Amino acid sequence: MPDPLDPGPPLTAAGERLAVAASELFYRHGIRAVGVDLVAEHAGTTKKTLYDRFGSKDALVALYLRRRARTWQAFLAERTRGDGSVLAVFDALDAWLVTQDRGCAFVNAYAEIGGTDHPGVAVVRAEKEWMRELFAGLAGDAGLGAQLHLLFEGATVMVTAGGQPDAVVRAREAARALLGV
Amino acid sequence: MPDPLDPGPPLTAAGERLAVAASELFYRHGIRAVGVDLVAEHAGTTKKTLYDRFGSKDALVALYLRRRARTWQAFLAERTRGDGSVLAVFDALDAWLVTQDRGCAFVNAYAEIGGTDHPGVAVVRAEKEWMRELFAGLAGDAGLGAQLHLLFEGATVMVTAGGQPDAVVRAREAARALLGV
DNA sequence: ACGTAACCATACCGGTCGGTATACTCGCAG
DNA sequence: CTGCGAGTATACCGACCGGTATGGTTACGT
Repeated sequence: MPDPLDPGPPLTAAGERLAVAASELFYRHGIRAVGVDLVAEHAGTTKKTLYDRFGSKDALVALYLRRRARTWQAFLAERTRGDGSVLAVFDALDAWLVTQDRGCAFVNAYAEIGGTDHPGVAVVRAEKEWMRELFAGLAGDAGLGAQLHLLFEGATVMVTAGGQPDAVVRAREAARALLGV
Repeated sequence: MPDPLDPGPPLTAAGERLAVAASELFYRHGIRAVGVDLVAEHAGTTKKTLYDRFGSKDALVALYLRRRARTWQAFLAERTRGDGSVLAVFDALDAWLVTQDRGCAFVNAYAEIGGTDHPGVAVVRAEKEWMRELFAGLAGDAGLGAQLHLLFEGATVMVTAGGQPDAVVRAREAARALLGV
């Protein structure tokens, strides 16, 4: 089966502008709150081009999530370069959330499309699976990795929905305790 | 200031039916996905009555969240009666999520209304604050309580958006480790 | 008997939704 | 020269959005 996180081949010029506009708008305001007209307008193009390139709003939403996953993974790789430790992942999250004030795009998207057959659901699942396996690999233990991942997800939620900026620091402390270091 | 989680005085008969219908529909399908016409229809009443009772959709959404908080707190109190331990809270969450397959209503709502001046935002914040203080009280330590709360929130996310039913069990294991029991 | 709160029924408002249709221009490869 | 993919521009579709207006029917307390 194909990788649900693969962002696919390069886009045309207007297609790329549409994807960028969709990412910004969907993340900031939510999926249902943003209409295709608004996306096309922000991209400086038309609804016709949007449907020529992507076929449907659902497909554009799925692409938004795939590109979002790639962006986060690239940020994480750069921030943890030369420091493949669990704690470095929490430091990366702290830095990430400074500029991403609407929290986890995948959790937010799932709040709107969960329980449906929307093509974005598989992307959300795949991204969470990817993170859990990342922690399992770093911890060298699947069970411990899953526990560390829960701290990671909980911290993301509490920084945004909970309005508690120190949640990542608390998560890092708990991770240290679980790791016994 | 008034308690953001106070569900207010009892409602009239049709008002109560509207609140019940709103809870079910908003939780299952999301806030923007459900129109006021649909809520009124499910309640067996009319849009006119909805606006006579609540004044706006936003106010109805805020009430939905306040009632949801009360329902969860009542469930938790009943499940942990006679066992005021941290681990009992995780057991209660496990039982709760069996019937609540769309995850945390407050996280989901924040995904749609976060970053706005929607009256529901304060309710979301208050509910998360309430849970964090519950854990702080049970653990007898604010810092440790915050850490346990992160496991709680992370588990809720991973059971639903992550599709991992054993996340609560993992969270409970991690909580035991953090508590040193 | 009277006022009033609650409720039902229906119609309407301007605006936006996702999606389609028509018609055109441009650059490029065969 | 021709065909085609890409893009622009505009108009349109039925459906639905949150919210308002009008009018009438119960039931109850004073």
